[in-house]
Amino acid sequence: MYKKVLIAEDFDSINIAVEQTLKDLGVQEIQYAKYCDDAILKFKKALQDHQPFDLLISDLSFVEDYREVTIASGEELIQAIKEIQPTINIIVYSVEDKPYIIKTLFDEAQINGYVKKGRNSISQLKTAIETLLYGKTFISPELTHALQDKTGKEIDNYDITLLSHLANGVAIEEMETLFKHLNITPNSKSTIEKRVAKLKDYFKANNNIHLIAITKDLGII
Amino acid sequence: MYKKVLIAEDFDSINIAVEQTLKDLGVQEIQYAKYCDDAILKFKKALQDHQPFDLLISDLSFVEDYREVTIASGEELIQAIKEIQPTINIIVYSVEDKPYIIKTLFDEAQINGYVKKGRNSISQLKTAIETLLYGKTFISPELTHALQDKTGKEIDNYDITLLSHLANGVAIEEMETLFKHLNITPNSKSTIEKRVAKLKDYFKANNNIHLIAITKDLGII
DNA sequence: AAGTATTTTACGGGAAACCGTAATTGGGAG
DNA sequence: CTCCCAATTACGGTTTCCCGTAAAATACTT
Repeated sequence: MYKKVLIAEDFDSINIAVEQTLKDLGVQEIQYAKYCDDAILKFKKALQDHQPFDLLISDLSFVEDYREVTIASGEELIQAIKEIQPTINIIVYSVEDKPYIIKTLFDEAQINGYVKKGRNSISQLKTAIETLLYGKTFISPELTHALQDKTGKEIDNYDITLLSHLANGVAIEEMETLFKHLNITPNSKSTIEKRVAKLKDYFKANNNIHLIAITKDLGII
Repeated sequence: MYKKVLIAEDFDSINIAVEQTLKDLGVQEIQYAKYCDDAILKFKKALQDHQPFDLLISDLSFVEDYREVTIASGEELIQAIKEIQPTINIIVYSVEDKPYIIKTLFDEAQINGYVKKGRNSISQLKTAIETLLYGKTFISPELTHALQDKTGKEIDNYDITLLSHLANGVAIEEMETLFKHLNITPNSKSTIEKRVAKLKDYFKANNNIHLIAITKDLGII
């Protein structure tokens, strides 16, 4: 069993339950952080003391409050921790169910397990931890389809910037000027229009409004 | 202290933490339901047995799964329970922070307390329960401003239907036909355009796309 | 270096959105 | 019943979006 585990999770109620779960599994040392910044500090400290963590259980979204933070999301936290401790095992424990996001986590951030918060997530979390011990990866059964998602391959950063600006009220007319100003290419009105058309086609949207509604629901923007 | 409390909450991790909290407070009988349908059944049963619940702690959103449900949201559940047991005390425990939604809960559904899930929500939940015992209402400190929200008064159901259809890709052109078909009035293209213009003005949106992005973020649609 | 393919840009016509104004309706007040 | 006010509808002009075609630029091959 893992000896030293950090829980990165803002909600106190969930922290309580996860901590209890780890205790039940026989984890000796359990720490938790309600802010990503605290989590990275604890990781650094543990490395310095030559007593590194051997598992991170992290949420993805952390609500903002009065406190200024440098790391705001679980994605950033995972990346930062991987940099200082590349061999760390990571389980993401989140409500997020957008295929695009989950697939990216496995492909880019190289996480080892994904447990979706839900009606039976605590028992899933236990299974995930045991699966990781055998060197395998885990994903909540209801999300296995997420790994087959192809959105990530088809939609690139350009598309996402474009969609974001659209959602922020930038008209197509203004987009050309804006993109030139931001040094984003291609930036001609024509290409931008074509790209939007491609996205509408891809997401089967009737018009731009519909497109933004869909991509917002999918969590792409 | 309350004697018999029901927790309506789909996430097992949060259920565990809330149950523990209630135990700490000395609540004698604690039951929980992961589906709204189960919650209403338990309430009916308790009434029949002349041992009614005296407090409901409910979430707002319940994720869908394979099971068919008749009551899908916390809002509906609260309304249904109020009908069979109007004097029940209710605390909503949710991540929701949209002023529009919270204000409606206090004004329309007559809830007694609102605790926002967060970094210190368990201690807030304890305070909320104690506050209710003195016959007062409770709201998480970071949300007190929500009760001053005026969106609810300005935006009516007509606006919300209109916005929803827009988000679903219905063009203004088609909206007139659709509204006539659905017996929604007013339904002239002109009035619909005016209403959309009013909404854009109200939400300071540059265009319809922006409007949908904003209202989606606010949780109005 | 020339040829080919792909991407980007330019342009234009038709459709829809946008926005102001004016006509019409319908529900109280007197 | 008539007047008045507000809400709804009708209409027209301007702008923006939408979408196709064609030209230009860039990348890729041989």
